[in-house]
Amino acid sequence: MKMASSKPASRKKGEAKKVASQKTQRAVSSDAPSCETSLVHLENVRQVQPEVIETDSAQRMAEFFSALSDPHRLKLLSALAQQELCVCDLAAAVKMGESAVSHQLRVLRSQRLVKYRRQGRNVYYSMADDHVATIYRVVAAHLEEG
Amino acid sequence: MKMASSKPASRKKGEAKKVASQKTQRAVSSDAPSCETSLVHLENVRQVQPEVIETDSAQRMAEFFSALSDPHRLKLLSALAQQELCVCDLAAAVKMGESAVSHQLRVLRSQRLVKYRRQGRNVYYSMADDHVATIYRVVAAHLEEG
DNA sequence: CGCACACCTGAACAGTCTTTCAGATGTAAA
DNA sequence: TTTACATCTGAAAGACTGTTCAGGTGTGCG
Repeated sequence: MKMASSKPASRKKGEAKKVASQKTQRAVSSDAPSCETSLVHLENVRQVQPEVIETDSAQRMAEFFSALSDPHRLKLLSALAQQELCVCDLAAAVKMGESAVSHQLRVLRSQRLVKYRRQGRNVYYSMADDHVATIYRVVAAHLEEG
Repeated sequence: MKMASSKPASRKKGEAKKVASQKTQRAVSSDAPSCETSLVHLENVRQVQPEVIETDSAQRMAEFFSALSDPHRLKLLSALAQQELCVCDLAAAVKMGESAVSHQLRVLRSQRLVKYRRQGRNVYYSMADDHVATIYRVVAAHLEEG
């Protein structure tokens, strides 16, 4: 085989994973060959394209799932599902460094998965709402039926 | 100054994001200082620790969410939620290269989010089950109430 | 058979994520 | 105020992700 070494490509990303920007959600108006030569099923493409979720929505949703896509963060959440805990208790419970926990909690906070309150020198975190619990159940069910 | 100075840690990753391996889920038996000096709330830690999800489960679930953590894959899924489509139609519908689509479909397949069948030269993909739809709804609801 | 086409796969690059280290901020107690 | 402590934040290193390019596999047609 050979190497690729050609185009720059230069993708762009943001909070989690940004898509191109414009033009990604343009309708298939004039152009729209399925594959360069055979225009496989143009009708299908035309039908489905307007139903494809908006780039913005896709982006926001991807960021949300991204927050759940790390085992450590899931452990943190499962701990918080039980009870309110401060950072250093959390660190001990999931066996991570406190700094790492702090960074990860920021990610969870950014998606409003956890809330927190300060009491004295400690900051107590807890689960923000029960959407997470619901999602957890559905996903667990999905993974069960291997 | 000073800081946490826990341990080397040496993380390991795989399919999506692997956690250490063993030792991450060990109970807080003999050791277990919350923070080196003050053992903040040892009781809480002891209480919560057994409820923290297993490393394996966390890992599998993280991989699942990982598959949903990309805007392009979410777009592909939203297209497939409408109807069965072949790879090159999908590529046209979401405006991606066919190779990229193929790579992404593999990710979705690995989490059994889509299924496929071959017909002649084409391969038709469709949504595997409706857990995805459920999850989508819950997440959408969560994002709505910003 | 041999070509064309749809799709898949591997390697490489560039961008992103997660951890750690070091230091900064905020709060409480001496 | 000064000191100690809990937590946060920024930078850097290393691993991972997603795209593209080039080529490989499988299927149908001439």
